[in-house]
Amino acid sequence: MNRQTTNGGHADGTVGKALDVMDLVAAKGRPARFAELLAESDHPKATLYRLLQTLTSQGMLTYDEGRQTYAPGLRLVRLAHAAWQQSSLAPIARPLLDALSEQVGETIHLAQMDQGQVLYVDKRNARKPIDMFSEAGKIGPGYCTGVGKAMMAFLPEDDRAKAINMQAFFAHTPQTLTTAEALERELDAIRAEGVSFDREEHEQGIICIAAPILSATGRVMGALSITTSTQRNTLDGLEKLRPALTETAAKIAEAAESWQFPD
Amino acid sequence: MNRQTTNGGHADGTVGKALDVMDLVAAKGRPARFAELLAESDHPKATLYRLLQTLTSQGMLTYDEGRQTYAPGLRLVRLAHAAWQQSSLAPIARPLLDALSEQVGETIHLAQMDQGQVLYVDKRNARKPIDMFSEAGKIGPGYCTGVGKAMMAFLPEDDRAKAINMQAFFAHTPQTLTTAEALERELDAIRAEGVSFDREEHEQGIICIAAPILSATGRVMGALSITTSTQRNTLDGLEKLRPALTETAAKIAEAAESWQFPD
DNA sequence: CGGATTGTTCCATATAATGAAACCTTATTC
DNA sequence: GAATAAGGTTTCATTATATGGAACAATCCG
Repeated sequence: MNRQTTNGGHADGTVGKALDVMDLVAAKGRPARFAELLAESDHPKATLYRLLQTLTSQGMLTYDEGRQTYAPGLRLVRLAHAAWQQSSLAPIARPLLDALSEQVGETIHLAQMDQGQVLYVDKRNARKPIDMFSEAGKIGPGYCTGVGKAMMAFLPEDDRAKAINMQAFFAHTPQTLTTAEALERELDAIRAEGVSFDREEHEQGIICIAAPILSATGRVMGALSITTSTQRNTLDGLEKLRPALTETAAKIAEAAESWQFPD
Repeated sequence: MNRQTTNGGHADGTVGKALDVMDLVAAKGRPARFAELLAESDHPKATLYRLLQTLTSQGMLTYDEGRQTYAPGLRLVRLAHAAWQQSSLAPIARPLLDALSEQVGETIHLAQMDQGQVLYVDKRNARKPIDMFSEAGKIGPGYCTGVGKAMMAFLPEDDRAKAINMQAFFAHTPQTLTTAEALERELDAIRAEGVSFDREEHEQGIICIAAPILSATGRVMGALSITTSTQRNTLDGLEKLRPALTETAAKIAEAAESWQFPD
């Protein structure tokens, strides 16, 4: 049996455990001490200790002798550069995002799906352009973001069911869809409509329109969104940007397929 | 025995081997087939196969069923975001880079040292961008870049010796320093001078001025450079930007120390 | 100075990785 | 279209590696 979904809870082998530890350290968001990590992992002391040593010796973590803390290492940044270039739409979409940004003057997100979550791989700010890893690499929920819903809507039935199952359905705002049923209905509508809207479902005052990026055969490659605030614009206003959005999404799909991204 | 330098040739444990495979895939720069990877790794078929399976199942690699190729996975991008935020100077230096960029209008690089190589962690483009390699996450040689020399010059003696040992001394241009002796002399001069210059040593027509970013106790945290082309400017012209450069470098050091980065 | 708390090392045992070879499966050739 | 080759996957006895309970240091704390 071939396991192709990324692993959610339990790890296979030593490598899996080591990567879990990586996640643990990364999730802390700040340098973490041994004891802290020990408390959150279910590994015995000695095991975690040696895992940390190995990762540190490999440059995946950095150990701060002074404060006795572990943090993600720079080797990751190197590796991620390759990942970003090769398995994300970002480098291909770059000039197209620039053009769209120029045209609409609002914040733009390019996202892909990773384990039921939204992974942002590129972004343009309303005002000035930003740089790679500052925003790229961030993750977000699938069920209450424009890009998340746009991608889920066009997933094959079983993948969609799996993705829906992974959602937390936490009510970020009063508008958040908080049940699988509500989400499913919404996804049906999105599939009929071709684009999705975020109606302040994730953050109060933030709205967006998003479109999936689909391969010629209909496979979901990613999603593209234009985001704004209720102070600057309205849902109707966003609707007007729809042609620019879907056109760019189509262009990205085309560009991606001509270079790689098969089926 | 504790191996603390990141791995150059041989790995410790299974995790090390797995990470070697990651490097291998990342280094290819494009989706790679099993056989290709097999040829370059010294693992037996079955071993490499299972290593790849594990990494894929962990989301560190993505496997393209259609083309039967492996590429770095998106989980890396997620992890790298954490690494970039926590163990790089970039997020701290961000506003300062913006200001410097505004002021000098040339390309700016922020780099750190990783295994004797230069790792670029942030960048600002010149107002009129010139075509040249570099993005965050990219790596470069230490011995023939402004930032590389600036950092090496201020390393403690033994670390410096180690770093010099790791250099390839490939002659990218006629100006490249191609011996350890020449480099050492250059580093002495840089230490006396406080800043380094790249005199078209890495790429014909590209010059830069760079300054180290030093902690209060003199530890090398990174380096900052202003890059231009011989068409746009001269070494003398760059010399004039020196105050702005060193001042920004100092500010970054200060900002970094007040938040973390110990000794 | 006792008594915690936190971090590191040992070592017999359990577990997981190994790799040679067999076995599929898909291209290629005649 | 059968034969052959190349690429990819699985098996299984063997071996190397990771494991974790417990002992040991080191550091902190009142």
